[in-house]
Amino acid sequence: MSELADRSGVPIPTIKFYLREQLLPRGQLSSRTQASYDDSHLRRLRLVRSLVEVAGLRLEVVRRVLAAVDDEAMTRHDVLGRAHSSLSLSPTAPASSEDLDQVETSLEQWGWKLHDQSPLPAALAQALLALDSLGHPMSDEALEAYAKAAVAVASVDVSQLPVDRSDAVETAVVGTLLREPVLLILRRMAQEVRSGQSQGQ
Amino acid sequence: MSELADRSGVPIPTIKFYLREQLLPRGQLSSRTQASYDDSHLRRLRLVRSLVEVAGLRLEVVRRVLAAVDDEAMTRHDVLGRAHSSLSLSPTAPASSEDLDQVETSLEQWGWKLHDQSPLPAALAQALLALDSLGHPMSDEALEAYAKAAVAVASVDVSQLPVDRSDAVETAVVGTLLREPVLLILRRMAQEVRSGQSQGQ
DNA sequence: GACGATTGGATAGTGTTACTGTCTAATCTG
DNA sequence: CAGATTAGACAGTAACACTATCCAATCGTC
Repeated sequence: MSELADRSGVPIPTIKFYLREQLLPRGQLSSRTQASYDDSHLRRLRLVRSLVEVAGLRLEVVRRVLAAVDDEAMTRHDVLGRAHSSLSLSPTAPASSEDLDQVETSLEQWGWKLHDQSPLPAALAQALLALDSLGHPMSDEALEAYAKAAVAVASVDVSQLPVDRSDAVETAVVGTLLREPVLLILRRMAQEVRSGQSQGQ
Repeated sequence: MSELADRSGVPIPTIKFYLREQLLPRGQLSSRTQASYDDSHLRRLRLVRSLVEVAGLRLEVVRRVLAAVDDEAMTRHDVLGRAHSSLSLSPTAPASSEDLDQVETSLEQWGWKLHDQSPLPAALAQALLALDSLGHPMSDEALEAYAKAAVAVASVDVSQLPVDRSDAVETAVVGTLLREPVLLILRRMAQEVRSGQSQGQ
């Protein structure tokens, strides 16, 4: 255990806490006061820390995402969908059906077909509603430009998935969540660059 | 005050709390127990709620962002930079200079020139480092694809800024922060769509 | 002009999240 | 066999974002 702590840089009490919270599987008990942890534990521990620190997920969300990753019965595609479902902690405020309709119209227009129970359309409706209510609505053109950019990055993400199921699943989850900050930071950088170009008070 | 609470849907104790925390300017005192709040207060209150609920910012970060918005001495471009600086709460772990160098090489390649004290390169280095250390590094090609997509959305963002300074400042901040969820959700949607297309276990 | 409700302001308390510390008995190490 | 380490249970803490209570000073109304 102290080896696991040393190699991961995570303090022992925290590791114990993660074991309690089922974020980390227990090690193989070799006696009542001795368990052995292998590389898979180290790997999982690092994954948990990254999801928390880099992707900013709550532990409860991390637990659900990992459960999807660990579920051998799921295909790559299923895992992606369920990981996405796991990501909304609050039951996603029931956006008015009006906004939701508008979102669904756009999706149809773009030819995007999502899983029926996907929480994403409602989440999108909610995000757009917040913009509307602050007086900064997103035009259809702006939304479409965003959608095109989203397709571009998603193509890269999906095209690089490994063939093996469990590898693919982890890559998909890690890729989806830990590349989010990358995209956001690049966007902010690009804004600064563009804003500098169109300078003038 | 109760009118403000009614119109915004925010409970009175919370409004008082925001006043204490300097997230909301005090109203015009007409007597010792009466202050009047106008539309700017309502607007600001809604902005705070959106930044907290939609963009997921902490109150301390919201306070700093608003301070940048309110600082009349700053140009549109300055505000964007300072808002970005305000966003990192932790002092951004000092990414190894090696990773940082690599990031800066890419930026140069793309012709991106950022403000000297921008926290963004270090943040990017950190995000990439997390991916590396989990065994899922981002290739230069993938990063460039992300950068292109980022430019595309940033162009839309910047091109729509109003001319008036204070309008532009608010639009920039709101647009930067509250459109982030939109972009991320669209990306997840696009992943599901693409992943479904390349289905096959 | 009496009176219940409301206000601004200050202070204290609550619930949640993510740890961190302490304790115990068993076991391992030298 | 002495001292350190461990698994496991349980209690304590720090930060965050509210929420509740209290007070004296109005305000609105009858």
